[in-house]
Amino acid sequence: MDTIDEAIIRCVVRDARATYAEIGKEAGLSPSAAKRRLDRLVKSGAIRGFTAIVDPQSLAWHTEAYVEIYCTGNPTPAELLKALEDIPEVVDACTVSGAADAMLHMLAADIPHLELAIQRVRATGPVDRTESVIVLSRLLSRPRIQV
Amino acid sequence: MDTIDEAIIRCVVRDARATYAEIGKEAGLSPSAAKRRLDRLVKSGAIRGFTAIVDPQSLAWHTEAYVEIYCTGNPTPAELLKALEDIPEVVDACTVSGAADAMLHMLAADIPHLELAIQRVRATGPVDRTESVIVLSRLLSRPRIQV
DNA sequence: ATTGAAAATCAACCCTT
DNA sequence: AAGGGTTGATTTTCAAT
Repeated sequence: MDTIDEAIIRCVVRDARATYAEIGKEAGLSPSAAKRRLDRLVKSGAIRGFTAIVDPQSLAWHTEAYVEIYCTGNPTPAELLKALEDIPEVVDACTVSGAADAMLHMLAADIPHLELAIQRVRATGPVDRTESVIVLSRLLSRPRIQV
Repeated sequence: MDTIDEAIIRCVVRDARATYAEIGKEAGLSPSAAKRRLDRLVKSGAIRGFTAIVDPQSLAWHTEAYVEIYCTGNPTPAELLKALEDIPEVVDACTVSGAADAMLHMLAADIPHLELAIQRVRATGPVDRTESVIVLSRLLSRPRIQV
């Protein structure tokens, strides 16, 4: 993780669909070298993936919930991730301390949609039961990826 | 915005670097038609952009917690906001249903820093007590534009 | 970093509704 | 008009060097 990697990350955070030529230009590398670096950053886990930023307004997803999930057995984080990554309503997921196994932040169009999405979560692999808290109003939200 | 657009969004949320052939396969379109649709979604603002998901561990502040706060009396959302906006460790805050008055998402450098920040939360205005859940590992995080 | 074959992009075009 | 398919020149990817 040096200044070149930082340049690559900055570029790809700004536009995940940038070509290797563009990334390389930003980092002072040839396209091939840029690809090797980026592949390495993904493989090492420094970059977890690439995603689209969807406008919640146009999807009209303004119902939020925090959902604690309790699992049967001892699922590994990898198993949990595999079960959750295909549910687009899950915008954040992490394993936590305490009684619950994981905490999810979910985003849905409305309460029926949220209920459906939570049912999908409950239906996946190791999930036993869930405990949800519905968001009534957002007080503040700070951007937290500064590159 | 129809079922085809939704399929495209689902695909590109999962992997922003997917090729048009992959996107089209998922949406039942030819690569060219997939490109036209995706370009339209970007142009219309439904998709704000594409970004890389950077591992929070590589960021300076990598200790996270979800904190439920319970208040004395009936504080208004505005009062809660006023009390919390000066604590930079609070990256998300919202009022919620259930026993708690609000749910905070907090980000700190380490456990001692987090403890200090939670103490500051507890010390502010209407806050009576807190109930914290420490994040052990992040499973996934989808960037989203907040409203 | 360069090379070159394979793949993807993208605009122009045509077809259907 | 609006939207999907097809074509082909250009650009990008990617493994070998």
